[in-house]
Amino acid sequence: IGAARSALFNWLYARKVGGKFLLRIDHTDLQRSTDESTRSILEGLEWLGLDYDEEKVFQSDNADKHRAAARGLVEEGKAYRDFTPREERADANVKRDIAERARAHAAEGIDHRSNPFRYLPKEESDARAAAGEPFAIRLKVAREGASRFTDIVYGEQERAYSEIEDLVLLRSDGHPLYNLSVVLDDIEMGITHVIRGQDHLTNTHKQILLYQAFGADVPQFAHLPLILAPNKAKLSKRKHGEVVSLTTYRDRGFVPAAFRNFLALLGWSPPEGKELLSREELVEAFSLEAIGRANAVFNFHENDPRHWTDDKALWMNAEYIRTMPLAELLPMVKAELRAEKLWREEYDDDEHEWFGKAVDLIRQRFFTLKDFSSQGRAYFSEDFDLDEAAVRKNILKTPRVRELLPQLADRLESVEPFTAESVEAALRAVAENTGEKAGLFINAARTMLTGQAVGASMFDVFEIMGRERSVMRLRSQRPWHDFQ
RNA sequence: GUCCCGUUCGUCUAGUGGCCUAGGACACCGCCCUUUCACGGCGGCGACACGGGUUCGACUCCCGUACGGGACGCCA
Repeated sequence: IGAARSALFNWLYARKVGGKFLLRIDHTDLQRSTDESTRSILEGLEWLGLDYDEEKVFQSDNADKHRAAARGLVEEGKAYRDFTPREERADANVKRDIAERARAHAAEGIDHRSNPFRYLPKEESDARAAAGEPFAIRLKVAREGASRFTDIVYGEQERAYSEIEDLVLLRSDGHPLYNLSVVLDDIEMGITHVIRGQDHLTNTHKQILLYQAFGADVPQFAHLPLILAPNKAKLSKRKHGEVVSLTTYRDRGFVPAAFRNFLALLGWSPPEGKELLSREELVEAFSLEAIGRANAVFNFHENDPRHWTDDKALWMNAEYIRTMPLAELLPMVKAELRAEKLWREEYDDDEHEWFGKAVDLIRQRFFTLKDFSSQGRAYFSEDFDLDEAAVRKNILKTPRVRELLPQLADRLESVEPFTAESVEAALRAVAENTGEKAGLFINAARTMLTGQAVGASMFDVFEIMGRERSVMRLRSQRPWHDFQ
């Protein structure tokens, strides 16, 4: 979702200023590049409604050009060959290893810039390369001075060259590395604005060095505050799992507009203070200047079903589900019912009007699209569960209910027309005749018809369920068979 | 270890020296509505990390401290 938020801000900015939003898949490392990850990026963008301009670019397609550019830098004397044998690093604890190495070097007084190959005479370097000795290519970073740029979000940035190690451009196996490839591709694509996570802030200086080495204009940078996990650590798929993956939200019943709206509010706030914003309103209100600088915590509790993801995201999704135009919601409910094998073609045809009314009734208290197939199951199928607690409380607790419900069913057989109003009148009449409270009938009926203790107004439920299903379910013996 | 960034209610945030007895949203609690649960309405709880300056006046400016985060790779 961090990448999704970055994409969203890029898209918003491009649309706001009438620019172009370009998509490039930055996989230079073939081993880690899989169709799976690329597909999830593409699906995620489409789901969020972020359309990109021009054809998407795969960074790995440009590897040859990147290699040539790095070699050109060696020829120009701006980079050099490093014949130090490659040191393999385990990906898992690499961050810790780097810190340890830095600590050790500091303790021993080793300058991280003291690479002997930086000073190797050109002839000797050429000879060793010609002899087939493997080498990496490193950029020659100036010894004196500092790199500077103005970040649109974080302001003036300065970093002494002495802090920057001669970065590797090309691996000894000839593979071009990220910093080199990004800069070259950005130059080629004519990128004017780079909007990305703050984790790239300090490395930006390295990239600027490369723009300068290639004699290219440096783009504008806008770094975004990071989205943190509840424990304040950087979000990671490995550590935090599915809950931080965009596709999870699609698969767990989020409405794209709702999640997009929620994401937009992470690190940015609209000038008017209005938080519920459509795609168009978001574009209209967006500006890079209104982006904050403090990291945001994305609050989730995976083990708590009611708060499995950020409360505000959940609330916003519920808000969209109950207020969005019904015509836009219907296809989403259809997809959900279809996936759960609850969809019937009649809903698109003879029963289309009924389907719309049913969805409109139950959406009022749903949080995700999943609720339509779970809590709402009884509206679309006879194969629904009776909640045990509901049955015990609303039906079994009062033995007389077993005789009362058939009486209500008998009465409903002849109610004409079968509407919420007339059913209410009939139910209250039955309650009066039997000397019981209407609430007893209402709550028992809700459990019989929907399987649950909570839900929509019972009279509306009767009308939506219709006479036949209502009567049949009121006469069901399931509570006594299943729970006694 | 070095460098960089940040710090306003539990969370997302407004606030660019007086409009702030710090506003909104979510969450939570209460009341109303409702013989269910939500929605809605009303109300409540709840924050300027700390210490120094600067100023007639600091949430806002400066310095320091603390805490948190990020980066430092022949990863992206």
